[in-house]
Amino acid sequence: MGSSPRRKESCERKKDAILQAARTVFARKGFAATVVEDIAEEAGIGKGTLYLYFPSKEQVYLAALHEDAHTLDGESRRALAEARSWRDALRSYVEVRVRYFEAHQDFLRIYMTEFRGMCMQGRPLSAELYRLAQDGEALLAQCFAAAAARGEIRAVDPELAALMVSDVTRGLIERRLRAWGRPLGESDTAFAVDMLRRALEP
Amino acid sequence: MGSSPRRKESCERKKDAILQAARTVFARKGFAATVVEDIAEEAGIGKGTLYLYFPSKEQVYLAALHEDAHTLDGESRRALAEARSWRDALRSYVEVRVRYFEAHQDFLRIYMTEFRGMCMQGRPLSAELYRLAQDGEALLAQCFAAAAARGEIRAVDPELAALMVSDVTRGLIERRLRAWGRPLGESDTAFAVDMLRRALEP
DNA sequence: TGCAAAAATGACCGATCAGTCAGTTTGATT
DNA sequence: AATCAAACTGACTGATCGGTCATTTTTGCA
Repeated sequence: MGSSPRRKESCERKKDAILQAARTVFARKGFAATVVEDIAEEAGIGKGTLYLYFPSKEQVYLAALHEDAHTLDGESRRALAEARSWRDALRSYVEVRVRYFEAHQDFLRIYMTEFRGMCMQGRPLSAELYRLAQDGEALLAQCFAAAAARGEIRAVDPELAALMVSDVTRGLIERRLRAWGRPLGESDTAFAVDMLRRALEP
Repeated sequence: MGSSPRRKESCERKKDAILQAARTVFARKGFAATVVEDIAEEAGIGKGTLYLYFPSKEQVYLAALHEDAHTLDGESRRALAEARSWRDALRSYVEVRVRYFEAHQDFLRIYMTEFRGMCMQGRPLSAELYRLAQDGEALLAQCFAAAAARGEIRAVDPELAALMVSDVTRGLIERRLRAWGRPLGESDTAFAVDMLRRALEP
């Protein structure tokens, strides 16, 4: 599709436009209920054109997911690397994720709704996505292990602690997204971080 | 479909058989990928017969979900009512849910995979299911509020605390189901309960 | 046993949709 | 202006599947 460098760039731009449209539509209707023509329309192109840039509906879906997952992973890593203490790390990790998902609700809706569902069905769907998820947790676990070695937190199993942080974070995010129940500002995040800190302190 | 009491009972038995088949198939393939004929075959009947007992694929799905959700709700209530202290309540709540889902993995797969996804899409899907979920959390919140009033736990927002317990429990359940990562026995449940206790203690 | 009503069935219908491809438009080059 | 290839398009196809209904089988009763 693109041979000269000029062509190549315009091709990439179009791919991005398609992905952005896909995020919007998938987020609104879910994978199964989304019709490829809707994505094309949202992107302002014909259905046939979409198939020039992606080989299938599923590949569009995965490409959108991958891009965002990588960005989130990068931001999480940066946050953890900059943290000066385990408390900082914990707070940053939770806040970065909550903020990212707030700013990319489309992605979140897809990620939470379909990706987790597909995992649950046993189908791995994408080894890379799976690895990214694991890596995020492993990073946090390492951080806890180090803090435990320094005696700053109790000698808990760092992996289990990281998983628990993940679970709590996911809850925060999902609740924000649904906007069910009473509206929650920052207070719920602060509460959750505080609870986790207390649970980990010596 | 059933007029005499004799008829009525056989009708209920058949409905149950269909629901059990539906659970198996929905759990294996998800809602969208499940074909009504698969459910009928699993139940050992023809497709037309299924439509004599349920008006649509979606109603079969919801009926299966409702039945299990009610049972789980009942067991949760009983566990909380029997608890003699907030620690007991916390442990029981988590354990009852983990055990129930372990014993009803089919239900769990449906519940976790599709129901949550559908909620996330904004579609309420079933007001009753939604209410049951809320009720479970409210019950736990009440329990925490009482304990806080008695000074047994810190003066936390009981609703937020209950939500956090929910999130952690869900994580335990999902991990058990996926059987990804290292195999976890009872240790993760015990760990989670212990962490939550520490976070709540004065 | 005979018979009518109830229950069960699966071929069939209409709608949907992912993916294709023959034809059209665009724009770069001579 | 003429040419041509790359980009684009949307009508079309084949397959799928939820739900129906004319027909067959079973049941309960006289």
